Amino acid sequence: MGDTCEVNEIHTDRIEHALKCMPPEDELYDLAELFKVFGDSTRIRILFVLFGEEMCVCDLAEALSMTQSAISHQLRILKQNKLVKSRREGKSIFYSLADDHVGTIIGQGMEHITEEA
Amino acid sequence: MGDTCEVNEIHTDRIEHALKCMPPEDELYDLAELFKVFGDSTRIRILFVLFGEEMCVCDLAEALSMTQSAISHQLRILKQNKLVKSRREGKSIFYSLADDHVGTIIGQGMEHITEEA
DNA sequence: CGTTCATATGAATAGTTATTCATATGTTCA
DNA sequence: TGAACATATGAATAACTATTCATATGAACG
Repeated sequence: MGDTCEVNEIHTDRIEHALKCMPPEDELYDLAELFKVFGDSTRIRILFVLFGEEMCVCDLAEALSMTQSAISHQLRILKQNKLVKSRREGKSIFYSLADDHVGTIIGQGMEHITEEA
Repeated sequence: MGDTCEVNEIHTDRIEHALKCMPPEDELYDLAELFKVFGDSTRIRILFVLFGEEMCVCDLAEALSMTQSAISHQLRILKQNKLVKSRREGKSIFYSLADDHVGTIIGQGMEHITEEA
């Protein structure tokens, strides 16, 4: 069919097996969406700061030398994906990491990039 | 100083502490780049297929119902980031996962998205 | 209450990226 | 060597996204 290679039985079996073990389409999509959130250096930096302690928006902005608006937009994305949670205290809103997966995922990523031989 | 909040000593300490514990700028950038690679459903699907067994480009294309060219472009990105490796056998080139981090990272991601209460 | 301050948000823009199409590379086999 | 095949790649386009600017929301406190 067109320009796909005309191969033998073995390959067909492989394809079928692979597809059988594959999660449903919407899970794969959600998974990619999740990693997309980690795939931005501003958000990574926010997560690293929050890794140490909770912090309010304007402090995050100052720590990362960025606009309050930019930080706020990114925090919204992080929150939608349940990577951070927020808590109000007076006029400020403090953000912190939502659970342990954040640390684990970032940790594995760090391992990967630092062990390049 | 513009519209940053004029806060007290405590916050300044937090900012300094956070910045002290932060990896250098280029590592953060590389880390975001790595996650960006996972942040595309086509590449995620490729990785899932390869999780089971090595496979050549045209089989991947057929398995995922995509163009050989599209798959090839994505494989290049995966290879540049050392997530897959390739092996030539005759006219075909077989791709497989490069190391265990791929599985661990994807596994943690799956845990995160499936445990949403 | 109304002002002030911290945060959120909508629209616009600039930069990035996945896919397609056409074509190049490089291997095999007659 | 040359034809056939698998894969790679360059340019172009369309879709997406991070930041900025302006402004809205909403709590605190006089």
